[in-house]
Amino acid sequence: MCMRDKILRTSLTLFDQKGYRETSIQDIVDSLGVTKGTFYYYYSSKEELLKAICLAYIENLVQHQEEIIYHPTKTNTEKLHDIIYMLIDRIERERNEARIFFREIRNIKEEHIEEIKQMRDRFRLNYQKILEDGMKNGEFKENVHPNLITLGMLGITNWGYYWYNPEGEVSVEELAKLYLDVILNGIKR
Amino acid sequence: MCMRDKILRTSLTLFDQKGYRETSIQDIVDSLGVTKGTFYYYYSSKEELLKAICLAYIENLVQHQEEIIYHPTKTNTEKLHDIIYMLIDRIERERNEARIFFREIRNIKEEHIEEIKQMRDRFRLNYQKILEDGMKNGEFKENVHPNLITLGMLGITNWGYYWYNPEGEVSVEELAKLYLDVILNGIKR
Amino acid sequence: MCMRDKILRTSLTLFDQKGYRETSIQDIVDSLGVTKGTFYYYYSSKEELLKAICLAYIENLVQHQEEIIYHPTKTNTEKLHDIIYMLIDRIERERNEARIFFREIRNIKEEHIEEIKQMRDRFRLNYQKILEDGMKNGEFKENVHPNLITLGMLGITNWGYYWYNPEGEVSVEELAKLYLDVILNGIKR
Amino acid sequence: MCMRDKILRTSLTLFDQKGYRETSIQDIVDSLGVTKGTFYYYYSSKEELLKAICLAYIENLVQHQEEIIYHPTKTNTEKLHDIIYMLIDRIERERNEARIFFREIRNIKEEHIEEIKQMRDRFRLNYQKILEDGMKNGEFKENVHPNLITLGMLGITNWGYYWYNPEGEVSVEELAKLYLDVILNGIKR
DNA sequence: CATGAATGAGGCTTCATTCAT
DNA sequence: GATGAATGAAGCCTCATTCAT
Repeated sequence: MCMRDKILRTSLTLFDQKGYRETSIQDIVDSLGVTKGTFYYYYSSKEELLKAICLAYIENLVQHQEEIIYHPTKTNTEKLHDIIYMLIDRIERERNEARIFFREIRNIKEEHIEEIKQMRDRFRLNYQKILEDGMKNGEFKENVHPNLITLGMLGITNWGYYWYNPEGEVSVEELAKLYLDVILNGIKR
Repeated sequence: MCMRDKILRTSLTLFDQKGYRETSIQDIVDSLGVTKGTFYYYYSSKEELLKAICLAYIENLVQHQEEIIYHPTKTNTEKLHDIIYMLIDRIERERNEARIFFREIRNIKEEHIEEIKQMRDRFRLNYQKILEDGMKNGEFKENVHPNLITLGMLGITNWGYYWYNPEGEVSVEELAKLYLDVILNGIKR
Repeated sequence: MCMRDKILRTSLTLFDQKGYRETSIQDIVDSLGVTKGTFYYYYSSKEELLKAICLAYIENLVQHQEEIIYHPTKTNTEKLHDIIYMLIDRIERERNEARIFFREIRNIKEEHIEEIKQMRDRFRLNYQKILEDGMKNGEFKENVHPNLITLGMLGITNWGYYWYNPEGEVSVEELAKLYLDVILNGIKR
Repeated sequence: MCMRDKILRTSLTLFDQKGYRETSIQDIVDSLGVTKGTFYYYYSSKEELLKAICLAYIENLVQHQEEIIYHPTKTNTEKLHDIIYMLIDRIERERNEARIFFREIRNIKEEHIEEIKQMRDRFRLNYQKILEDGMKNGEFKENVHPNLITLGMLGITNWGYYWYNPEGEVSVEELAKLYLDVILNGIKR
């Protein structure tokens, strides 16, 4: 693996564990056994590194999402399941990235964040479109606020990044099923 | 209002807008037109101030929650509605506190956080108890994972702190109703 | 003397001897036996200190100049002598400031230099006005380029900051007389 | 043109515009589309480059000057004119070099500057000799301080490097004539 | 000849905190 | 109660230089 990637990988752990602000460049390079100069050879600033992390995360996420939503034959209910599954499943592999994304994105200055925001919106609107399509074709109940439902559903899975432990008792499969069931059928008897 | 409270109020805005780490003691005292010495007369450290904010937030939340759950006659469904309503309603008044609580709590050192964690857990278990009670008495479907459902439901409302704008088109009342409806009945037609 | 002034005085010597860029904040505070924090308590940046030096120099210079030019009865020839004398005389007391002014002014960013540039221009135009007045009233030969003559004359004295040693053989008085004589009468036999 | 010269040419512009200290090796090699290794193949250090610039400037200047002063038939007045003309004329072609020479020479360490200082003195003494010869043969007034007059006259032209714009209204020819006239005849009516 | 990765020292600046008054 | 001068550790970043290839 090249140094630029090594720096990014190491930062993933450090930024998630200690926080972006609380992690110094010195911490990063010490973890790698190199010197500060090396860091700045590959990244022009700490912020650029953060941006690289966030952008990689969200681009990858959207890519996976779009593979799901552009599936030719699946129903919207199935697509919804697949996305929820994907999101939970990725907690295992991308927990660091995701948490950094949610928590540290505010440290990226306005002038550098446009690209990331666009991707984030695209992800949300893709999600919302599944709901809207499902409402139109009768899979889901009609509702005047698909956007609010989308945000609520995102809340369910995003929150998982803060507490879900894939090594615990509940498997990804189970959790995804559980949440899909609640979302589809509710909790009322 | 006394100086200790003034400091806390001002910090609420600053910590939320700029972040805890990004806000200096100087920023805080400048906003109040006092000097640093004053700050340290009322708080022994910046961290103590953060702790005071987080603790006040979570204690207040639990107090409101317990007023709801100890209501003598309401059904669990009604209590659930009331809590969801309360949580969304408080976005309006306690947005700063809430976001600071979620985002900055990690800046409190292990040795000072016990009290806060206990409150947070108490809030979650109170919530969970409503679900369990409702399952027992037949209001809600039986489910082996009331804790996971609780966490999912918390995700819905907690996420709202990041996007919900109480001055926007959708009222607190509407949003609480919408989310309660989804949670109770699901989105499936 | 207050710390802010002490810092400025010390910097005068260091900036002139070693250069602005070559002098570190550490050098300055070490010379004073204080710490870097102290420096930043009094100056918001190294550049602000440089600006303070340059501004004090040029304001003081203009003030002295205007005392000369607004004299009610002196001829323009006399005023010219007085200014040349003043400029050379000040090499003794203000050599550091003057050299810093000439050499380091370029380190002040555009957005902070306006005030200084205005003063510098005022000094030059005041100087030029003596020539113009003297041309009008017959003291000096008419010439279409009083501005170029002004700049040439300024060159003579300003250059002195780089080589003139007031402790040397030639006194301020002598040098001023010599230059005034050359300027008035030329070197031609 | 060879790489060593290309590096020197590029540095001329950069050092003058941004300053020696403010120009990094990276700036230089970026301007040329080469890499740092290349730079260090041709120059052992940044300082060596600066020295090369300064030495080339002053050697060239002395050479031109000596062509003038060793002219077999011209009067000292004519030689003085020629030198002033040359100095102003060179502002057009050698402005960068000249300003770097004046401003940045201090960045050359003591142990490397001897050669340059000798040249600079030779230039000054050559200049002074014209005055002295002219005094002896009656072209110029006798004066006990030909060295001070020399330095004053150098001030006039050297200062021009900071303000004279050859593209402006006044031509090299005009300016040289003007200054020679002031120097020879003075400004007094 | 030329590359480019890596170094390491040093620079400017920030800031929580202390303390004498 | 409150001030404000001073501290000192730490942070981000720059850069001339080296060296294996």
